[in-house]
Amino acid sequence: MAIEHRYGAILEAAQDIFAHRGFHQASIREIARAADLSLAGLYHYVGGKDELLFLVLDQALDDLLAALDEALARARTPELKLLALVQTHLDYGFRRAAALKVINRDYELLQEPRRSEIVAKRGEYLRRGIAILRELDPHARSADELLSATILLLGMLNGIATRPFLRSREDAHTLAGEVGALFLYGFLEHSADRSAGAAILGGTHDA
Amino acid sequence: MAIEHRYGAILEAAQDIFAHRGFHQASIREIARAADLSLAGLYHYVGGKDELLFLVLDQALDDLLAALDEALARARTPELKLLALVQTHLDYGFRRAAALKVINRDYELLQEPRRSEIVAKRGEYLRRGIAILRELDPHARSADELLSATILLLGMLNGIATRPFLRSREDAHTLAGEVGALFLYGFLEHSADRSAGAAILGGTHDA
DNA sequence: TACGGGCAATCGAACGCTGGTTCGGTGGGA
DNA sequence: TCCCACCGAACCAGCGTTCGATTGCCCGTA
Repeated sequence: MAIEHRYGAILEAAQDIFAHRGFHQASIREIARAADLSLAGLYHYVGGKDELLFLVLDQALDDLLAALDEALARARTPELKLLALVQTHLDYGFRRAAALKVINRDYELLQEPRRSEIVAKRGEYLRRGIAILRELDPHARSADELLSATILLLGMLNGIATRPFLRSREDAHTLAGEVGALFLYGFLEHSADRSAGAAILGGTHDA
Repeated sequence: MAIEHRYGAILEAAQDIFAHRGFHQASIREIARAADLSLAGLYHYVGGKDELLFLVLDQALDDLLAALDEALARARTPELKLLALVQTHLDYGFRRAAALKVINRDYELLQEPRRSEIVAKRGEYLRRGIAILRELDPHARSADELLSATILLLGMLNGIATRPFLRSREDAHTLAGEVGALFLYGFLEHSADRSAGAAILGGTHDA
């Protein structure tokens, strides 16, 4: 119990300081101080800085995936699944802004083989998104197109979730509805009549 | 001429190394080596690491803004302006992936007052996006809503531009059409009948 | 119950290294 | 002669990491 409390405090401190300072500017000394431990005391619990980053990322991604799966289990239509993804992501971005920041910015800095492990976990999340869009897609799109659409969606979500834009959970909830609707319309319409896009945006090639 | 050549080489080297390693892991020694200069020689041209990052960011943002303004000047309808933004951004992301990475990830690490100056320049870019969406908006939306829609759009663009997804300029060009259409439909439809979003996504609150 | 050995938790202090930065030069063109 | 571009070498601070202790609690044994 006590040691798990310590462990949790360490991970929490590391997450915050990684998020605020960035991985390389964050110092182990500062993390130890924030976790109420001496420098050497911290090393009793974790093997090093790289492992610390891994632990933070691993737990953060597990939490995100768990939240998504829970929300997905309650959603019965493809549309509701999309909304569940959007809501979960935005809610997570509000509740755990620091974790999301580390997930999106610092995961690249891990050393192998830990890096691959985290990349795989991120891939799992992406795959959830692709599956939702595939279900939703009125005209069967290619895997490549579904992938890029998913990346678009996640880019949108990270864009707002990263900024200090979500002032309350209610904010996140309403915004999720708007984001979901915007993407949904674009995705469905674009699919239903792809040439219409070219029509509106006709004079593409400069005169 | 010779000194400007040196200066350009330094900025180019710094940009690449910042992009690949991240600001804090990039060493001045490595940048000097890449620019064919000794460590002390580099300091003859720039005042320090922070200033180097500032110079890279400042030039990269100037280039991006200039490219956008040029494309905007050729676009006559609001729809074409949107497409111009999308195309410019994606094209820039392909041509200057390193610069875009630094812009999106490392600008926060600048010290004041340089940070504020770069933030202002980024704000200028954002403002261009807001202006385009306002022109495009069939029903007048609030400033807040236009801002968040713009952030959504830019998030999408950075999402794809950051990944190794753009394999050629043609790729970027076609993808721009699809992204533009997707966003445009979502934005217009969502605006035209906002309650329809709630209709499709009706059973939001868990049963 | 008293004792003692061992182990987990924790620490102060140091080590080696790398980073950004500075200093005192040197050579060559005007 | 002077100045500008440029360099080698050093300085110092901060980093991640390790080492050798010290403490206090648990547990088997007498």
